[in-house]
Amino acid sequence: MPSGTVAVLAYPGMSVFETGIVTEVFGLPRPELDVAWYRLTVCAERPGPVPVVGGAALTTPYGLDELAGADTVIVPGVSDVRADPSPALVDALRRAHARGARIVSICSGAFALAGAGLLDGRPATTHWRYAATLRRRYPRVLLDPDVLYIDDGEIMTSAGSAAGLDLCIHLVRRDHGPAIANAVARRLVVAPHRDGGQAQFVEAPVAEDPHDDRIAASMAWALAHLAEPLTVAVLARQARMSTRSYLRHFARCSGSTPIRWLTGQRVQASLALLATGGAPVDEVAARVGFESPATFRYHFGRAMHTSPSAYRRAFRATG
DNA sequence: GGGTTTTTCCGCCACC
DNA sequence: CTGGTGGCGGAAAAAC
Repeated sequence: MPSGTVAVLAYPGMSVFETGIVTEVFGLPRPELDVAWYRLTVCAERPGPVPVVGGAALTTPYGLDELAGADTVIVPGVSDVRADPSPALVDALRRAHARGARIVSICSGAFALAGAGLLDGRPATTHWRYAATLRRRYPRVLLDPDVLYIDDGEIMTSAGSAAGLDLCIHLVRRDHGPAIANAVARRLVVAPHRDGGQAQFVEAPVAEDPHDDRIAASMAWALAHLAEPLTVAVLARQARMSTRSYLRHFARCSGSTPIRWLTGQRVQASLALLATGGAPVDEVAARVGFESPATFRYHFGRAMHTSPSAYRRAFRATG
């Protein structure tokens, strides 16, 4: 089975979390698995001590030549998404790609790949916070900010830091099959595969405008009465306004509309019930205020890019 | 899944 | 004149 060498890049000023994901999946010995495991090296543009978040330093003897020579090259989040990758890094990434290596990015690492021109005309993703910036700086990238990761063959990109873990396990699955990937996932105590996109992790716009406490109060009241049938007219009465004024105030202080916001809150509330409770999906729908299960499934699907039952399965899965 | 009915939401405007 | 209010009509969206 192919394993080969994995090289992960270390930047000055980075957080060790993403590098930690990579070392956890590819760097730890797996004597319990009967396969030849990967050989991991941490590389830096300048070998030696690399300062990291927290005042510590990570010291490596490996430089970009090692990176360019690996079978799989992993680029974690860059520290500044407005800066261009250095010419030396661009060169190393292009050399690795030209040699046929797999190039993988986590979070804002996609900016380094894009800066090297490796993502031109390709589907790719990054952390949702950086989607607009990436689109602006590299318009030729076919960006999809709604997925956890994208496998485009020899180039793969992943969303926010933890989605890098999903992608690393996906790499193991490609190299060694689902049984081995599930074993690694079980060791790490994570789901072997998560359905759905990163939309599920984008904070809901709960904006409370202190200048309009009537709206804020009505929102709080709505959350406390989520299971009941709520209409704009009812909400407006809570806020002691006409529906017309309520819509206007609501839009100004939340940037959304009452029903859009309410539906989002109901979906949010359903997540906990699906993940930890045992109630059937139809009952969850009713408990969070959807008058029909079909409506619940429709809105859940739009918000989460997966179905309620698949979401629940992903939480229960053990591999 | 498509069609019908109901509700939401927003521009317009007269009115404090 | 500025700034908020709220009824009306109809396109758009949601519910059924």
